[in-house]
Amino acid sequence: MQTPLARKLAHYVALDTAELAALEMLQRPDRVLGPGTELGWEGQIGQKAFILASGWVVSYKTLRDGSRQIVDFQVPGDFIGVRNILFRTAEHSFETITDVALSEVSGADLIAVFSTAPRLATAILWALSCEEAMVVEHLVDVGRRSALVRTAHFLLELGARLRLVGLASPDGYDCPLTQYLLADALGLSAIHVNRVLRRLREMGLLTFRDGVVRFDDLDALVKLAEFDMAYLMDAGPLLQRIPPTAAP
Amino acid sequence: MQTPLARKLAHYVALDTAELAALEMLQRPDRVLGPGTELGWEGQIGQKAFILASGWVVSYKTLRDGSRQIVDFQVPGDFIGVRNILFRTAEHSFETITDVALSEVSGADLIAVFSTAPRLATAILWALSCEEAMVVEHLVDVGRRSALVRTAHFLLELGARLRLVGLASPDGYDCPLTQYLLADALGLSAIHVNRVLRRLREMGLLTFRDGVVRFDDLDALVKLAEFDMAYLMDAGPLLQRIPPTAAP
DNA sequence: CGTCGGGTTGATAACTTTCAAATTTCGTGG
DNA sequence: CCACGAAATTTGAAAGTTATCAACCCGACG
Repeated sequence: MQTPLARKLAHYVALDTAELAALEMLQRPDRVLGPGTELGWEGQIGQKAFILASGWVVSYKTLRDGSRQIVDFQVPGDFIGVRNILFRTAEHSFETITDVALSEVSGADLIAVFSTAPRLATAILWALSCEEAMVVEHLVDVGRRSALVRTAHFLLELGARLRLVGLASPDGYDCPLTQYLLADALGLSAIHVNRVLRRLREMGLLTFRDGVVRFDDLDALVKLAEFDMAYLMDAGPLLQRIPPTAAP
Repeated sequence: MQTPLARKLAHYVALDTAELAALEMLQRPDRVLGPGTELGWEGQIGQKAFILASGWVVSYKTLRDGSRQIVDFQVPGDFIGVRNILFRTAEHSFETITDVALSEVSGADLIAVFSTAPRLATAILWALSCEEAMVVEHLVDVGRRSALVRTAHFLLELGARLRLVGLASPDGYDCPLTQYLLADALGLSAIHVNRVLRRLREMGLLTFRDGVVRFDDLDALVKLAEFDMAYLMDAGPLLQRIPPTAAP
């Protein structure tokens, strides 16, 4: 039985037994949390990093007026707060959405992986890099796409991420997000999200109900959203370009 | 005479002579380009990275319908495309806005710095990390702030970045951006940007004219934009937390 | 001159939010 | 099993924000 992270990395590089073992070591879930738990907050120093084994987490920034912008959702196989253990940047806050299981990862753990399994380390960096590329795509979503296209694009992207870890099919996926969460991610009001979802449903494109996203017409949806998952699915050629010596 | 990058890094850590020399080596401007030059484009592999010595560069993504979202502006002292030499992520495009001078940096150069001047390397990583944190702040801007606050916040942020490299004062700075560029960065129409700028001017907060941003009432502006430059100015305590051995 | 890129303004249309309220869902305790 | 309350969803109407369209102005430049 593969873990989500192993499954994701397998898309980028074929790991050998030793690497798989090292990976296994990193992600023994050692913590289980209920929904609505804070994992850290802006400005905190020396936080821990985590690998999410199951469940969903949201990372966001809160504004003074109480509104918030969701930067990203983390799904199984994603890292949480890796940046925080390396640098003190004003990071966002993290909060669990569902029940989650995660494993804590220290800086020492990461460094150990870098020295013992450089190929694995590179694959991890690549996955991290993808997660950051998604923030850019998210910015494009919010800045330049209509509410309808934006919502479609976002839900497609989530689907693509979940497929990487085996939690979605071309037909759809389980999605524990409320319309409020979706609204804060998309920069819309929850009420408008509701209308947009209704429109997508009436257009026969997708149905989001009872915690399930179902793609009713995937092709039309991809076309509407001009969705291109290349930046997620590309086989990372990095391993040919960064020899192991680059990460001693 | 300090280079912009040296000036910026000096905010984070006091570099010794050897480190300064290594830094100097990295940024011999070896290329001068006129405005409107493309530096790379989405999906390209194995691109070069650059350090910007003078002038402004824009990084953006283009949508099918021709509209675009500007992800960030690069100002002197910033890196361009570092991610690209390490990973093949679907990156954005880069284009010069003004005349620019830049130095090409290869992966080998970077790796060399990491082995010979780890403290410098860490400072560089920290600066890079800040640049990425700014994308997140940008997302918050576009997603959850009104056009007025968003514009004010963005121009303040640019000012803060420029002050780090000695190109701005508390009074204002030279800014070669057109209202169209600003619009594509802020997710607004150029026409609306014009109106917003007029309003900011009429409110006595800031004047953006003839390529100059002047802060007419910095305190009020900071308050309006709920601007917090902590994530830019914080003395990075990272050097105490990441011993040189972490970057061999 | 005449054109072109940038800036400015007004009028109108479109999109999105806000406010208010009804409806449904769901966990919990009676 | 049902009742209850909190949370989530849904809908309508009105208000507000921003985009679009259509001009016009201005300075740089050939």
